[in-house]
Amino acid sequence: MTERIRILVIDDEAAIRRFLRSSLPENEYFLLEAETGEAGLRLTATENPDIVLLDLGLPDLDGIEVARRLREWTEVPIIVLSARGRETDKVQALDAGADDYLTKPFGVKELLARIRVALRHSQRGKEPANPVVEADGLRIDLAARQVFLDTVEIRLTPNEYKLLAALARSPGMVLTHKQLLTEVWGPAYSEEAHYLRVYMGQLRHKIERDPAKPRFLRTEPGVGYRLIVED
Amino acid sequence: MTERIRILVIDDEAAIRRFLRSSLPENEYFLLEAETGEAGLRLTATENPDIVLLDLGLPDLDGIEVARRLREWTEVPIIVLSARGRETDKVQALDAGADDYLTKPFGVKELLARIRVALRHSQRGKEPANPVVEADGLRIDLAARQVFLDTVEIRLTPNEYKLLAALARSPGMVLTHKQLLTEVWGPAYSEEAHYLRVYMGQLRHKIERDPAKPRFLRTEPGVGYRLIVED
DNA sequence: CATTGCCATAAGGAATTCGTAAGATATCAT
DNA sequence: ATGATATCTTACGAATTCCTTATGGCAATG
Repeated sequence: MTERIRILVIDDEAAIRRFLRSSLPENEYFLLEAETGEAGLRLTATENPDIVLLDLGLPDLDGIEVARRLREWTEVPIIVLSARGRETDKVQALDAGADDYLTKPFGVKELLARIRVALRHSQRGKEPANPVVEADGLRIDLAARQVFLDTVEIRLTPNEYKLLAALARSPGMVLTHKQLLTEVWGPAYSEEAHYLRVYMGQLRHKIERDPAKPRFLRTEPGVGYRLIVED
Repeated sequence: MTERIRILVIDDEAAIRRFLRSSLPENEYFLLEAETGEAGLRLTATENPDIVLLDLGLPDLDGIEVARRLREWTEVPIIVLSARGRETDKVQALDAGADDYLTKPFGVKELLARIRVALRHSQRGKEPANPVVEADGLRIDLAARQVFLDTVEIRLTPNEYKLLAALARSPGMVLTHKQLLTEVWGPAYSEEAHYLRVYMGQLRHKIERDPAKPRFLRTEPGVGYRLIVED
């Protein structure tokens, strides 16, 4: 069977979370839970869920603010679940980046249908991305999550792979320090530029023939890094 | 101003169509109207609207059927507007391919917000045509952050690149000293015209064939600089 | 012809950014 | 618990980039 859909619910009411846990078919969906906005932001970064269900009345941050902060770096579908039914609330949430808005109480069937819509949307446009980047003996298979140099497989740690994969998704393009850090470590680490130096060094030792004269992983001083695919 | 958004409304009630026509800001949206499902299908094909607003209670076809037939060949966003508020209606419509479902009566502000969401979705996925400025052997790829002269890559420092990119974003136009300084060094440095001379010199050494007789980077005495693209 | 203002170029030290190594801490399976 | 692996942290020399200063050219002006 195919991977289960991972849904993150950000809501402080235990009753709602329990309700969702029992309503969502367990063999199709896997539920992640956060009780606060901060926890929700963190979990989105670390767990990379397929959908976020967001309550507006959170104890720490306002739900609108959570949506806005998510949209600074991710396009994960956000469905707001709120007791507030006022039109201005809906408009604010949708304009802040939410993709849908359901007023409590809502029917489970409708929620599931709207989740399917959101998944359809995030599915779309994903196909054309080429899952294999190849150049000069280096092969990065993004679908299989494997890297080869001259037919021998290179073993990469999770962070090393995420870093290389981020570069490989936009071959030839410069990715800034901030973009890479956000992609690999999450937005909270977007200033820790030295992580990049350490991990770039490790990557170069593994995939470059002469790590001191990198062929693939080029430094763009003061800006970021790029993966070179052409000659 | 940018092209108006084209919205097709498929609804047999003249009252609704009139209501929409008067509610949608006329300078942003252009409204196309169909009274029947068949007419709606035909108009979608011929007019290629940006959004379809679909009523379920049509005289000829059922709205659900219209949504299904549209989805056979187009991904245009479909927002259902219906008096039917039953959950099964919503689920059917959404699963038939609709992207959103609003129960009449609805607020105009909410409809507009949901239209914006739909437009955001259809925007996404289209890769923004990457802006390249090219002239006489010089090529500036603003997306990849790369500069070539006769196919050989020119390496630029962050400030050099920012300066050249600022000029390349308005090819042929004069940018004043103040504009360039603000762009590269920030508004606090808008009087340091001297920086420009130094960096222009460096740029010319890197991208001009004869730095003493600049072909691309022209000085406009007393005013600023411009990037020449034409012959 | 001297002066003034704007521009171009060269050069060197200051400041920032990079690469690398190595040790400390955390995580995980055995 | 133990060892293996991965991540985080720190430190420092090297490399690069930035800023500043100095010098000279050219054109317009009086």
